[in-house]
Amino acid sequence: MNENRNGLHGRFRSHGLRITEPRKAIIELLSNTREHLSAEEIYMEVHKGYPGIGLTTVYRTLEILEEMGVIYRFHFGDGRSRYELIQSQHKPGHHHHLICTNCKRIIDYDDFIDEEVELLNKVEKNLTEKHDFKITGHVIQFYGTCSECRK
Amino acid sequence: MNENRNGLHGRFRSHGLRITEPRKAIIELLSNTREHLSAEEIYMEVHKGYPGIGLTTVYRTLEILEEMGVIYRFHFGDGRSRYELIQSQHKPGHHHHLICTNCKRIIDYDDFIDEEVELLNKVEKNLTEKHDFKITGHVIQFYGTCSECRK
DNA sequence: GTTTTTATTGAAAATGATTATCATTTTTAA
DNA sequence: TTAAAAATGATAATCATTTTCAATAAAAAC
Repeated sequence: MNENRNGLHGRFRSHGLRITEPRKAIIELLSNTREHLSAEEIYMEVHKGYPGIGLTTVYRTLEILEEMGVIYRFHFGDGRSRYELIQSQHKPGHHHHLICTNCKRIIDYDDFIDEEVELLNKVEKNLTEKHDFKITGHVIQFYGTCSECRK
Repeated sequence: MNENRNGLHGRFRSHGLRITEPRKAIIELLSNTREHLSAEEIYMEVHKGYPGIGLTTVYRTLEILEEMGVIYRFHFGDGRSRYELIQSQHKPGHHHHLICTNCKRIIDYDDFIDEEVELLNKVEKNLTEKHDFKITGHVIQFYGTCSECRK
């Protein structure tokens, strides 16, 4: 259907993994949401269309997908991991969030200023050199209170 | 002794809280380390000089200190919260880290480029307006592999 | 200073997310 | 179609964190 899924089939194969119903269902769900779902939420949702699935399988699948670089795993501080599909393999993109410390709402923030992206690259290069550290990804999170919670 | 502790006494009072031995010990420890300790690690350490202390008290104290804005709580993805004293109340500073995804080492990174700080402010202002979100803090984390782990 | 009130403590139990175990089932390859 | 490999899901185990609660310590009131 979409770029992601086609590519995935091959990715799974090359890892000696099979692409199965539960796995498809989980990837499908993640493809169609903009939310940052937790394992339990994914389980609940996938369960609707695939009642046989177990929570264990969800956890296992998410672990695999993370290792394969298909999804990102975030820690927002609410005690559970949350997952997000990486939109494009070639350009993993930026994962920046506004997190309301009151209602825990997470707002995706994609509207970068050009110089922001530019600077980020510069900083990465700088850090790589100074600390002899090979950077593979980054997370930027802003904390505060959303408009709802300030009323 | 230092600015922190003096200010703290008053801070506690104004919250209707008492400054006790266990609390002093925990703050003392956090003042004297540059590491990002977990609750358990803090417990272990404080326990040496104050064997009576319980893990519960450590958790409770950390919660209080976080609410008071004395410490930051981070989630690096190793399954436990980690804590860092905020150096100056007036200038909470930046909390940027390099995290080795292999050995979980955390490298503090304070050597900002000027424009970095500047841009950060700009971005914050931008986001505040666009998303009607009151920003109170931010976290920037770079993931990758440290020199040790790349050998 | 003694009493009274209020906050703090620590042990033990409870919780909640995640992981490990293992026998069963499904899929692929021979 | 059979043997080998991978995947599944139920259950139990683990690990960090919270809750409960009776005992203790500190501050305020007298």
